[in-house]
Amino acid sequence: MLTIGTLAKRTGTKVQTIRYYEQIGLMPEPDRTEGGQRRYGDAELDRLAFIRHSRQLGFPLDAIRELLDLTDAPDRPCHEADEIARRQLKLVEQRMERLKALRTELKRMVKECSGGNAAQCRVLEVLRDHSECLTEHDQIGA
Amino acid sequence: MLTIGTLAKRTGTKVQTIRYYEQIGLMPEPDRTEGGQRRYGDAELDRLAFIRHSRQLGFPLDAIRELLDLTDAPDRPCHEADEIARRQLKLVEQRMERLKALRTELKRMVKECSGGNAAQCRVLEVLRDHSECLTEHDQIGA
DNA sequence: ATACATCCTCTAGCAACTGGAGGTTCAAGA
DNA sequence: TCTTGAACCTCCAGTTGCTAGAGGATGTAT
Repeated sequence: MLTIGTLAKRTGTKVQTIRYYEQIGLMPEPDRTEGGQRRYGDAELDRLAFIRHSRQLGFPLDAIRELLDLTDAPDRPCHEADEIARRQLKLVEQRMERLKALRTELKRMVKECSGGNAAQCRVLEVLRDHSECLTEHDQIGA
Repeated sequence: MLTIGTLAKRTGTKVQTIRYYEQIGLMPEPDRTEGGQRRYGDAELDRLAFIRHSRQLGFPLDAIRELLDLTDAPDRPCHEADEIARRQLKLVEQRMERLKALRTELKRMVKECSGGNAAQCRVLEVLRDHSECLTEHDQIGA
């Protein structure tokens, strides 16, 4: 049986995060010692590893919840998982597009800065005036 | 003089967001009508446009605060603004690298899915077992 | 004079954690 | 067996950058 600290180390998670996952129902309530401390088995280790890996791939917790439901029901058709992964892929691709535009703009700003003082700073000027931008970058969220 | 709603429309900001910026000291406290409604002038319009444009380029509010300080003090040397922009550029480039790795992994997952049921789903399998991943993707934050 | 869009303040919520206070439990060494 | 001290417990608040809603006041046009 693993303590929460050991589980944390093994999965590269913070202890508080594990408790948080329990609180929101993503991790089950584990066994406890007489004194009330959590003790975990291998099933929980696997589950947490799955969650963390999915998080590393950028899946939101809601999506991970759905994926976990699927692993718990091996008979259900796979296309749901496929769907979720495709959705995530699309999101990643959108974000990349957006970041590409930002990078272009930022590079240009930095390159044009000739090191005077704030009054004639190109960086500040570009920020002041959107029309100086060559690319579109209209969303704000990440 | 502009109402908050007009200011919002002109800058593509929500009304609440403007009030929020005021609350955190990013926007100044504007004049008020006798009845207590906010009225804005052109300086505030410019300032908000600056903020919004910076947000579109991904600058966090803290960085924007520094940039605004610089525009308010035109004598200060420009390299601070340059620094901030370079920092932001670096961040964007890091994120792009990370997303590239994620995209690779997700593409592979989706491609290998042959459409059976959950038990033999490649998507779920890859998520279960990190060692199936070819690329590094070890940070979690966006 | 009245309608009604817009404004006001205040509070709470989102995602996904993270940190700390203040107190208990567990395991190892003397 | 006792004692130390690391690791555990619960609960609450904070992070970032907004967004939504309740419940009520104001401003403007007819």
